[in-house]
Amino acid sequence: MNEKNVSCCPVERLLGVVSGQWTAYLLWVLHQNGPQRFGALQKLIPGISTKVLTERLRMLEASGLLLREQAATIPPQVTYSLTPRGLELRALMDGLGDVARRWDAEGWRPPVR
Amino acid sequence: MNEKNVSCCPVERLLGVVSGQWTAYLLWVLHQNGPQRFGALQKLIPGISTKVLTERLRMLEASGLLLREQAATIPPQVTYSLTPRGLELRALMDGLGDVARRWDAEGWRPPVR
DNA sequence: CTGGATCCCTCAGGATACTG
DNA sequence: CAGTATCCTGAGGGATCCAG
Repeated sequence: MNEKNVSCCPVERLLGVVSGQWTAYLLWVLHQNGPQRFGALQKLIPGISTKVLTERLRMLEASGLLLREQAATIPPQVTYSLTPRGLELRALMDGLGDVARRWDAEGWRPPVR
Repeated sequence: MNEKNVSCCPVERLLGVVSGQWTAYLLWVLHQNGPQRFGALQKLIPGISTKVLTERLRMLEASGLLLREQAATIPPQVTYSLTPRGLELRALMDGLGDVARRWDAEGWRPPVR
């Protein structure tokens, strides 16, 4: 979040990992659709660049939320899945989806900046 | 989140509002401490600049999550509180805090980028 | 297919000074 | 007290090309 994720506050630390662009959405997609391959994620997240997708996956892997499994085949088969720790976000993700859909149904729209 | 918050996906739309730097933390602070004045928020969120705090408050107000009340006194008294819609995030905020504290107690630390 | 490597560029966000 | 008004920087992110 702020400086180098060396915040003293647990909430800030967690948010620091999850609040990058696409990050929360990426996690949400994985919660909704289960383990996915790189290409599949690109299709599930229209508009994300390979660079950013790679960065996010690496960072979430380093955070212990994501598992990267590479099959030694040609062409390579790489699958990303949530670790047990990643799965602990399940309730949060569900809650997020619930609120989002409810507000959407109520006609709520964010400001147009 | 991505372009101009004109995403088709409800989840993306909600995240677009909440995912700016400090934003989620600001909401969390308001949930934890109740209505606060500008100066109090600055103290509760060490490191945030007046500019960014102002921006976030304005954007959340425009989103209907926050209420801004100004007393016509001198010096001015401005209080920010969560609207009913903002309060609907309560469960999410609590869940966030729970996970953050638990992981923290487990010794979890984000990667040092 | 799954990325790594580059280049480029915008703009979010920080710092500072000033005002009603 | 509660903000505006500027200026400026850097890093986040897009596009493209290349490689194992």
